[in-house]
Amino acid sequence: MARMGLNDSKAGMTGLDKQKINRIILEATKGSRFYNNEMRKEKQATERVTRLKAKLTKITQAQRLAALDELKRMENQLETTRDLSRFIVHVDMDAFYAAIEIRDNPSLADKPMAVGGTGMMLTSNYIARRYGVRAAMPGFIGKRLCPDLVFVKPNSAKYAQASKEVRAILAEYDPNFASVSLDEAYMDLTEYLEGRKCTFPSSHVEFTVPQQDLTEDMLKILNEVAPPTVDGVDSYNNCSSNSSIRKVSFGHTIEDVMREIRFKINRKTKLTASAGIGPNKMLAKICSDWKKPNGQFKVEFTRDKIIEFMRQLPTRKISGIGKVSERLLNEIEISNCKELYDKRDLIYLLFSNVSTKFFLAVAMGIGSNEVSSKNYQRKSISCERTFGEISRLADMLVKCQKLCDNLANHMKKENITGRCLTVKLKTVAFEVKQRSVSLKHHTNSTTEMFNIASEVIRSERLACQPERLRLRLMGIKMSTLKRHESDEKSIQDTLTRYFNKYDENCSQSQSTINEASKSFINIEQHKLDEKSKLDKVTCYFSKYDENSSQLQSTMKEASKNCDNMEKVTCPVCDQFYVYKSDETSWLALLNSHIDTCLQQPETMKPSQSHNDSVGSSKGKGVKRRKLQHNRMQPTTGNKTLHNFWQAKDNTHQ
DNA sequence: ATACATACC
DNA sequence: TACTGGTATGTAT
Repeated sequence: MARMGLNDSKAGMTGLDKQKINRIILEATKGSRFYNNEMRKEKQATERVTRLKAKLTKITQAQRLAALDELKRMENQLETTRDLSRFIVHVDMDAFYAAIEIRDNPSLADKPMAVGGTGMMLTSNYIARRYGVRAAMPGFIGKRLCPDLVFVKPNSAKYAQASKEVRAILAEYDPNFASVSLDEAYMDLTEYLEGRKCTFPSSHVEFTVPQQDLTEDMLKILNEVAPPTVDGVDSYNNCSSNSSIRKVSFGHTIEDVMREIRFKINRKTKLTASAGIGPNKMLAKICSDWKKPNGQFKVEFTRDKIIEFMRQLPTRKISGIGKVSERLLNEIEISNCKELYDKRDLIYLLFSNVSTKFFLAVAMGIGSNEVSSKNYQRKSISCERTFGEISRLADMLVKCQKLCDNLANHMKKENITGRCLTVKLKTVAFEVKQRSVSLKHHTNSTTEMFNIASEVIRSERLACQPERLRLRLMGIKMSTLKRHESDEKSIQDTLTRYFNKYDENCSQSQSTINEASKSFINIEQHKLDEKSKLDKVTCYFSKYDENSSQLQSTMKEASKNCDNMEKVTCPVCDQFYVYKSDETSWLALLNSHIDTCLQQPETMKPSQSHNDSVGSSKGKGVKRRKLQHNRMQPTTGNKTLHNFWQAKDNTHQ
C-alpha cells in the first residue's frame, strides 16, 4: 500500500492534501496489473521486514556492546577520512524539461503542465506539483489528480542543447565537473576559488544586464542574502524605459561564485538552477534540495555543524536511501540521522557490512568529495523497450533483433565489446526475469548477441510452458566490458569489419515478411522424444564459432563470397530451412514460419505438467528450467550449425 | 556467478 | 488509454 502513495520526500510538498492525492492515485490504479505487481513487491518487502524483526528479537545486550566496540573502530577509521578542505557544489536545474517548455511557450507558464504523455511523465512544473503530479508518474494518473493538466511532448534535442549551455558555464569554473544527468552536475570549486581570491579584485567582473532581463528569477538570484555590488542607474523596482542597463558583480566567496554561476545560467538559458555547497557530494546534494527552486544553501564547514545538520535530516533525504531502506529503518524506529547514529549498534547487527559503513558515514556527514570523472569507465551498456503485449516467438525475435542492432551500434560507437550478455524480460504482469550468459569472448556483433539472446528467449518460452510467455518489455545488456583503443588493429579490426558487413544483412532482413512457411523444407524428421525436445537448445543461426580458428575460416569463406548453404531450425516443429548464406530474408522467413507453426493445434508442442504452477514458494509460475547447455549436438555433416553453449561449457568443465 | 531488488535521474 | 529507459550497486543464493 505504502508504495502506491505519493512520494513526498523531495522539496515543495508541504501543505498539500496528501490523503486526497493518495486516494486518487489508489483509485486510478487499483486492480491493474501494475498495481497487483506492486502489491506483490510490497509483500516481498514485508517479508524482508519480518526477517529483520526476527533477527532483532534475538539480539542480546552483550552483542550490542560488542557491536559498539567494533563500531568505535569503524567510526575512528571513517573520521580519518573526513575532509573539509574542498568546496563541492551540486548544481540542479529546476524542473528542467518543464522549465524549458515553459520558456519556449510562455502560455504554459500559468498552467499545470507536465512533459511526457498519458503513459509516463518525465517532469512537471511547480503548479502541477501542487496537485501531486510528479515525475515518473503515469500521465493518466496526473490527469486524474489535475484534470487541467497539460502535456507537452518531450523534445530531448532541446534539453540536450540547454544542458550543453549550462555545462559550458560550469566548465569555466571546473573543467573537471561531473554531470549526473542532463540537469544535474557536481563541481569542485576549490582551485577556482583559490585563484579568484588571489587575483581579487583585479579579477572582478562586471556584468551588464538589460532591464528586460531583470525578471523575478534574476532578481531573486541578485537579491539573495546581501545585495550584490550594484552600479545601477536605478533600483530594481524603479526602472524607466531609457535607463535600460544594470551592472552587477559578484564577490569571491563560494556563495558569491555560486550566485554568479546561477546568474550566468539564467542569463544564458532563462532557466533557473539550485545549488548546494558542502565539503562532500552527499552534503552538497542534500543542500541543493534545501532552497529549491532557484535557491542555494551552504552547510557550514565544521565537523560539529555538519553533524548537527545531519541529525535532524530524515533518512529519505539521503541519496541512496529509497522507499525500501526507509521502511526497513523505520522498523527499528529510525527516521532521521540522529536515530541512525544512536541505533548504529542495531544497524551493525542487522545489516551487511557495506550498508553499516554507508549508514555510519551518512550519520557522520562523511562522503566522497571526488568529482572528476576523468577515469570514469562504464560498466554496462543496455537497451530496453516496452511494447504492446507479444507472445509469439516470431514477434519476440523481431524485438530482440532490433535491440541487438541498436545495442551493437552503441557499442561500436564507443568502441567497446562485452563478455556478459543479459536478457531482461518483463511479463504483462510486470514480473521481471533476467537471464545472463558469460561468453567465451568479448563481442559487439549484432548477430552474435542476437544468436545468444534469441536462444535465451526460446528457452524462457519453453520454461513457462504450457503457459504462454506474454511480454511487455525486452532488454539486452552487455557487461564485463572491454575498451578497444583505436590503434589496436589487426584481428579486432578485421573482425569488426566483418561483423559490420554482416549486420547490415541482418537489418535488411527485417524489412520483408513473405509467405515463408511454404519455403520451409522438411529436410529430415527429427526423432526426438518429448523430453529431449524440451531440453534442446537450438542454435538455428550460427555462421561462425566463437573459437577463433573457426572464425578465421568463416571469415575466409565470407571474403570468398561463396554460396554456402545454411540451415535454420524451427524451435516449434524442428523442421529445417536451408538457405544460401547470402540470402537476407532468413529471419523474415523464419518468423513467418513460426507464426504459422504456433497457430497449429497443440499436437507438436511438448506437454508439461501443470502442477507446479500453483503453490510454488516463489509463485507466479516461475517454474523455470535451467538452460540445458549441451544437449543439442551439432548436426554431423553441417559444420555451420552448432551449439553456442559449447565454447562456454568447455571452459567450465 | 547469477538472479533479483533497490536506487537514482 | 493506461506505469519509462539507462546505469550502478546491493542482497541473496
